[in-house]
Amino acid sequence: MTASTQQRTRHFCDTCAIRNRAICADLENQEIDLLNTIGRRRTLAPGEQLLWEGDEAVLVANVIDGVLKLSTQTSDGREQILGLTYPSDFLGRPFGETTPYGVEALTEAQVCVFERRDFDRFAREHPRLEHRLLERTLAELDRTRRWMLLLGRMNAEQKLAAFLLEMVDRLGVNSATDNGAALTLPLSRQQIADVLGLTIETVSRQFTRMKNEGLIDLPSRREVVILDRGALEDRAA
Amino acid sequence: MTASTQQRTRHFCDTCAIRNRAICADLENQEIDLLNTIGRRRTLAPGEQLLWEGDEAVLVANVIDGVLKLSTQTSDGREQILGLTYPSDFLGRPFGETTPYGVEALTEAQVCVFERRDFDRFAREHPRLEHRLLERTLAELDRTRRWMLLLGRMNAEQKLAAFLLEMVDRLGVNSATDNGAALTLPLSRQQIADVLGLTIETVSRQFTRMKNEGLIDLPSRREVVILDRGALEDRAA
DNA sequence: CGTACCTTTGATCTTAATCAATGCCAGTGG
DNA sequence: CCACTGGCATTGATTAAGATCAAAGGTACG
Repeated sequence: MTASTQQRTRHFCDTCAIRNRAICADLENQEIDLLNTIGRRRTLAPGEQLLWEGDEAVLVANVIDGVLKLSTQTSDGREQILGLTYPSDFLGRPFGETTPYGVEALTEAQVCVFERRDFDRFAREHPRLEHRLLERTLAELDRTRRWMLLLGRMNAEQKLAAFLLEMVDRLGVNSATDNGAALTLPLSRQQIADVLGLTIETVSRQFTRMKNEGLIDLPSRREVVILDRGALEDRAA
Repeated sequence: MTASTQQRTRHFCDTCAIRNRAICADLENQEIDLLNTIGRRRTLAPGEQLLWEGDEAVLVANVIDGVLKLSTQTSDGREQILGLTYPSDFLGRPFGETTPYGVEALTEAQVCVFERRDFDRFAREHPRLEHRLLERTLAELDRTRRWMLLLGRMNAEQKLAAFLLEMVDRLGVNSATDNGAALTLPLSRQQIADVLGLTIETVSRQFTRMKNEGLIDLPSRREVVILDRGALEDRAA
């Protein structure tokens, strides 16, 4: 909304926090200018939905700031979160007819959105961009497959430990990879359960157990302090 | 091995069964000739391994014939199958340092292999190929995410029903999408368990139950006849 | 034939789901 | 300022699904 006035500003991307990490990183200034003309910024409030599962795939986007979830539902309405996206990640289904999952902002988020058709055309004309997108998609596929191991073969404790470690890494918490790192979870207990394929009660019990065992501290519902990363890594097996 | 003599045959790809479906489909004859010089065919026996998890990523391949499994292991040695590949699928990790999963032939299989570095270079110089690879990778990511829902939220019956339906579709069984379709499973009970995140006993019990309920018939260990596809679809929910 | 492996079947146990309260805040309005 | 409300989260009791342990059947192959 605030972005609409800037839509054609020449140096729109110059101030972009993810300019050098997103799929647009390798583009020449001239190409960036062109990309500017088809993209626009959009701010999302927590809980706001960007894409709906099964809809025609009209939009794709780069995540500039915030965390969003990709999710799908079972026929009886339970949810499975398929992935989380963080700044510099790419979102949506280029070269596809329908959106394969819903996308919802978990925190306040800023995205750089494109009409899918515009983006598809631009990508086909700019192999450097398409290459970056390919690299990203391959990496995402690897990550997703590793997550399958978690869902298929790990117990509740291993799942939660792995989740917390992934959170620490992805949210880039300070505390120099060491103990004492404090993170603010962008997810509710229910959403964590939906990521891990568990119920909310099981997640809650595991949190309490880890706290009692001194692995973590829970100053508030949304905050976690990592007290013993090594032990957590052992639990994640 | 038998292929080595043909390595530089000009029309190597012309007789390729997947020439029009694999990532090489859009290439010009001239480009195909070039691709020929860096690729070679290889035949794999059932159980033979092509890539090892964690190894340096040296090879990528197109599947020409047969079924292969991609798998990873937990620290305590249990296996999780991450996916199955069928003719025209692409295999391996281009643009990556290490192979993220093991690859093993389930049936006798024929693949068209490339040194990863050769392939990477060729791909970067041929955007059409890279585009096909991107489309394939995006589709594979969608499929993998759908599988996550299965692993995270479905019970044993739903998992096996979905597995059988996927098998019918992917193996392209005759019987015109209808009942009576007979398929030969390329997987043992244990391997099916490893795909679905179950134990062999649970898989066996579900097979027996479906047979008793008249959904399927089991003429032999590796054969399944779909007697009531509709009911199976209901179970897969 | 006999052996070895895979599969099936049965009995029991464990884990996480389900069912059911209760507790804890944050925000609202009296 | 405090009591009320409603939405999460925690905790407890019970149940159910699938894992595990154990044994016996089949089938394939030498």
